[in-house]
Amino acid sequence: MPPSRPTHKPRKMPQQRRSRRTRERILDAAAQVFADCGYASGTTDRIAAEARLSVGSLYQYFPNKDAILFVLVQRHMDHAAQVVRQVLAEPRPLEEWLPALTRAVVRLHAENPGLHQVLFEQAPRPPELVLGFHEAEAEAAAAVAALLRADPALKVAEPARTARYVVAIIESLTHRFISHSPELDPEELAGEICSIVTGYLR
Amino acid sequence: MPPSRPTHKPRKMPQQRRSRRTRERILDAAAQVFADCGYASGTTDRIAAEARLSVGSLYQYFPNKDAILFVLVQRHMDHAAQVVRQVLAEPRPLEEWLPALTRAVVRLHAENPGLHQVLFEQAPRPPELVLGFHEAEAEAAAAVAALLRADPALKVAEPARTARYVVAIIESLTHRFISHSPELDPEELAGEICSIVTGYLR
DNA sequence: TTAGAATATGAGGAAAACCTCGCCTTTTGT
DNA sequence: ACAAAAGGCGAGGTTTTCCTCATATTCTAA
Repeated sequence: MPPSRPTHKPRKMPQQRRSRRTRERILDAAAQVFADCGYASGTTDRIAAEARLSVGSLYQYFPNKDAILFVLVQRHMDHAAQVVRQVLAEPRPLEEWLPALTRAVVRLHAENPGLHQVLFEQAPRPPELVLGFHEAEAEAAAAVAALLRADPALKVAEPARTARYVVAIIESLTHRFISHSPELDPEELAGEICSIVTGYLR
Repeated sequence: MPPSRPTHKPRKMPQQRRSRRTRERILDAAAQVFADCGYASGTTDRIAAEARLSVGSLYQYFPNKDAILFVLVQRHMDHAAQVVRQVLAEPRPLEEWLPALTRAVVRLHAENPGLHQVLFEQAPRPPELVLGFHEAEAEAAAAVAALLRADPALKVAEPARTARYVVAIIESLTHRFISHSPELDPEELAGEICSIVTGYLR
């Protein structure tokens, strides 16, 4: 009587090698399609076509369209967090870590501007992701604050607060120029951001 | 024989006072609905309901959904351009025009953060609007460049380039904090942006 | 080799959004 | 007061997108 809820397959993790690749193909295709068409027009049919798959297969691995995007965002954030963590790991003077950090962030975004715009502007932002984003940012800010405190050449009154702004400057200027002025040379952008932050810290 | 193309009414400008108000009601309702639901979920039906109108009436004044948003964006840009123009009109020392400019921009955005996010992130951006946006920005940058040149206390090597970054800093930091950290006090934000720019210009 | 599990297929159902069109109501000008 | 123009209405046609499910193919392991 209660046929319970088949609703939809629980979308197991793939078990054979074939399907692990299929999952990757879907994610790659989605990244491509979202970058080209934006989120709203990046339909699941289009993604499946780009991945040379049928829609049905796509839904074996993702319960819905948002889930695909969710994984893409998570991936990017994990990657970025890892890169930033590495750059800020050990104590170094400002002249070293600031350019390194800025260049890393700019490069991270310059790789695929179209996708980034979709990922962080057009996409629906479930609270879970917003949380993750804030955490990642807080972690970066904490690392920067530590570097500010460790550098005897700097006399920053409120390292925690200042660090938050440093992170915000790098992140938001990068985002803005990559999105709105893709013709700009990434290296020049990174250089200019460095002077801005340096000026701010003196 | 040729019923030609009624396609749809040419959407004349309203002629009676009643309909001028109707048009306004639609725009106000759209602003509200877009701010609440985002662009994709801000359906024309919802907008009409919010405006206490039927969808049919809505389509008397706007040929489609995008057109409504287009007008909202134009309005905001016109308003912003006017405010900025006024702030930067006559030559003043940095300590005067920079806080004035920053506060004006921050306030402009703090008024209705939700709507702004939709207007400038989620919405489709027809090239026409992007053009307008770049022009407005170029105008602001030119005005700032003039002020940088006029101030004898400043020795900016490349006023034109620097001015573009000044505008970018103000715009993008404002955007970022208003969108991602609505709890932040707008005045504090304005103050911090001023120190950043000031540091950059020394 | 072969049974059964895993994976892939794609036509089409369901839901949602856009927009139209014929008709009714209000306003205007004479 | 009345005809004509302007404005308003809203059920429903059309299109688009998401997602399912019955069936087919491929793989694994005994």
